[in-house]
Amino acid sequence: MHPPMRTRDRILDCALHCFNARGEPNVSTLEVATELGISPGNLYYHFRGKEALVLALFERFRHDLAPLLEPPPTEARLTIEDYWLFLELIVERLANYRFLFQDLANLAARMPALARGVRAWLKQLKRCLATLLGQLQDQARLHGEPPVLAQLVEQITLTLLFALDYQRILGQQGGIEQVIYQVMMLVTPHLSEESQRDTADLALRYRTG
Amino acid sequence: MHPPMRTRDRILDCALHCFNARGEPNVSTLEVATELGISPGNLYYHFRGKEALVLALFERFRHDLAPLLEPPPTEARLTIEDYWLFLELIVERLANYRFLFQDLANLAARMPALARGVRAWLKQLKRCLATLLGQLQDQARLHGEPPVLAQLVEQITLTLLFALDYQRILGQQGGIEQVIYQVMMLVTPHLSEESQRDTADLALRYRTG
DNA sequence: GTCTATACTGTGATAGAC
DNA sequence: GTCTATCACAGTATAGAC
Repeated sequence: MHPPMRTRDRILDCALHCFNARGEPNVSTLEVATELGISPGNLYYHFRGKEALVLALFERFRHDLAPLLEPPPTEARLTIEDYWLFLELIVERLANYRFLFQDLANLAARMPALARGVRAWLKQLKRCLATLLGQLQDQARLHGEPPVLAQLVEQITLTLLFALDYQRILGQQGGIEQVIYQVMMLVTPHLSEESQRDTADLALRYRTG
Repeated sequence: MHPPMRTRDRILDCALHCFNARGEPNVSTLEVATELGISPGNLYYHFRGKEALVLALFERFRHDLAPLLEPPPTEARLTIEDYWLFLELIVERLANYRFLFQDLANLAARMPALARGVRAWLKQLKRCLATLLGQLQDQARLHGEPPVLAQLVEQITLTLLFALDYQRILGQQGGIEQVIYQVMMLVTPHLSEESQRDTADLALRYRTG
């Protein structure tokens, strides 16, 4: 399908790898080019600047994640485990682009276009989370007043965005399992007793810290 | 006491202001110097490089916050409101140095000394939070298994570190009240019914979002 | 302690040949 | 599409006068 992988994509892959490993501000376009074995000028042919590169990676991130956030809420009754597996899929993709969230505020300050994109995406993510919680609530597996659940959505979002960053600062590198566990502990107090028990069993599997 | 305020301190104040406003990576030492009306060379006499400047600000931050984290746990029975006011004092000081937490991972990656300092400080903060929760638990105003409370400490710490950053990304600038409210909502599910009611009343005062 | 002037470096960006 | 060569610049750092 792609025997001579397009240079453009190779640049994106390499840049993503470098950014995730060492942080976007600590990686220059020149380093990406030499790491790939191409010339800086060549890189600039494909992306006219570092910002364009970051923006393209963000678009690819949104594209990778879109199918998880957009599908119409399923009608079938899912097990609690299904919900947690679904969350794991999301966190996995977030982790693939973790450099984006490592200094999001600074990136957004430099690039208004990115800031707008991130806000739009966050809105989408929160709507998705709210839908999932709403399903559980309809099935009496989750309880809480609307403002409490709205705040829960905010808290989960914050955790998804920054938990990996937090781990790195602590020098733990606990991985995505730790993030899932953290979100579980956020949701648990609001679950029905039966769902709490099911989740507690699963939590043992994820808990690393 | 300090009629001609020491240049060194003026540099620190100005740098802190600039960093908080526009983000540390987006502010050069030259900008700080010109903003102050001093020469770049003069700045380098006091701090030999940007890293030394950041490190000095971090030390000042720890010094400002130390009295809040170190005092021996009080014996007197405090009201729930006292605990929340205490938290507000902490968040206030965090907000004064918010640039530190805006790209902490990148700063720590560049400066191992800072990374060590941050980890030591985080350990101290967590111990303080654990002590406070322990007091409430001893008085039967808070319930939860040890691992659950340990995870709660982690979650509060994460929230304190990143909530302001999160607000900025959303373009809300909700201020520190919003952070207090978020932490309240984290703790509430584990409080006794009476403390829950007291906190709910206070929450109305803090809630902005 | 504070200043001016200057050198050095890494990086972003462009022009033009192949 | 890919390369080499080169420019322009910002930020860091130093030397030396006052």
